[in-house]
Amino acid sequence: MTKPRVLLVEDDQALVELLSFHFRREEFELEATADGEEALLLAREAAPDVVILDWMIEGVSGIEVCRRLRRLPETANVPIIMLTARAEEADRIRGLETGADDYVTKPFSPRELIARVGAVLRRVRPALAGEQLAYDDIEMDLVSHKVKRGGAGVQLGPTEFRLLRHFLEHPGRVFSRERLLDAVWGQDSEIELRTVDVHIRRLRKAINAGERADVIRTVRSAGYALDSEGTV
Amino acid sequence: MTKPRVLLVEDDQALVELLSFHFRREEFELEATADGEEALLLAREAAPDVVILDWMIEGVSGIEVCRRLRRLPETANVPIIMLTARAEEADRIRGLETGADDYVTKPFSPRELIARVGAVLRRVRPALAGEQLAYDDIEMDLVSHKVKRGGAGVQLGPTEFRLLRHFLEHPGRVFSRERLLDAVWGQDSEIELRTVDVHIRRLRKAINAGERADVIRTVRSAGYALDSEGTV
DNA sequence: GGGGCGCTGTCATCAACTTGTCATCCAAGC
DNA sequence: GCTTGGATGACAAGTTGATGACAGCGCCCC
Repeated sequence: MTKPRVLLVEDDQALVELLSFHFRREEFELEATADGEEALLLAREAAPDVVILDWMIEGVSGIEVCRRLRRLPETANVPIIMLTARAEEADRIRGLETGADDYVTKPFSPRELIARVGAVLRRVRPALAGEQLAYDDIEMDLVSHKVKRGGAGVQLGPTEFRLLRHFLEHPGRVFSRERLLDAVWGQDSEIELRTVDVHIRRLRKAINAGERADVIRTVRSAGYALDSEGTV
Repeated sequence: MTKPRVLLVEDDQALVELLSFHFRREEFELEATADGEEALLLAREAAPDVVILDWMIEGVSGIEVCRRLRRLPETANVPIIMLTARAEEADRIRGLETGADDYVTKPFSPRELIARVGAVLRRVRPALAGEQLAYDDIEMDLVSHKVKRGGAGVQLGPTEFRLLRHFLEHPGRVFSRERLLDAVWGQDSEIELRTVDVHIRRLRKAINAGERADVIRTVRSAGYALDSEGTV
């Protein structure tokens, strides 16, 4: 399991160091910057799993960074946690409406912030925080590497496992073969697109074994998706 | 766009009524129960989009309900917002670690809670965040590549999908066949103008299936438009 | 070192579905 | 009624996905 990557945008150097220590201890990779513009750059390049954003930073305001992160396609889906000293409700709401996923009010303890990050990751990339993925009657345990369908064990090869895992992390979503190759095989794999078909077939065969409804939907000329309604 | 469904587990009747009023006004469907066991049942059957759970309820404790919701495959992915009177950090962390997605500390305003629910839904059902197009009773989800009319799924071929998408992106507007060819087939397609007619027909057939009103208006000697009054 | 054995990637083939075009029929406007 | 433009049904070609088979690897157990 890859370490979750966190981008911290904060100009209080003491706080950065404190958090840096705690996050590293909890097996996160943490990158930090005090500058809004740099934050935007880093967010695009480093593709963090979550951004922690101080509301009040030098240069561009936190809320502006938030808005711009949401506007860029590459970063539009990164969860954002706002750090704010203001406890007023209006601000909290404004933060959430701007597209922040959560906020934490200063003062806070590192432990609380880490729990928050964990909660956010559990939603967005469940594999990073939890050990358990589920969709419909499919369960995947990342620790024991076991998969069950309707309570019964399912035998999967490594590739099928990763493929299913990726689907479980983004249920319902359609992925093109290219995207699946990137996500499951790695960004620079030199593999035939059509090979994806074959693995989809193997995954289907394994997981739908015994008259079960197909959970993988083929979207013609678009790709595949995990979907309990299957091939309708 | 279907209304988001909220399950409220709360034993303070006055609060239930207050929230009920506000959520309904904001176009949510809200179901409420004061009982933990019943909550688990409802969560499995009604498949709500989000559960709001009071930490302190009669019978099973809120935290126990939370844990059990997470354990059941059918409900493992439902976001949970905890309501708690305790502001102490330890409790907040325990709530988040148990699997709650967020918590709100009493007292809170309905508006804040609704903003929270909105933030959570935006993460979990990206469909609600704007990856979705709608017009009249037609919904199109770009992420899952699904189209619904009046809640029921509609099966479309790739071209019909793109065609409908284009209409949904510019509802009411009339497009000549030339413009539709440019927009849907690509700028340099060498396709007969009349072919557009055929695809319009196919789209109509699929989306108006079963005695539904025609949503595509033919404008003689001009083109076609998406229009709920259809062919008037 | 030498079999099995399971996992992978690729292909050729088959099947299903899409799609562009036509000829024909129909409706609206004049 | 005639003309023009749109709707329809049929169809053949073209795409795209599903499948089964197969050879290459790497690994484990002899």
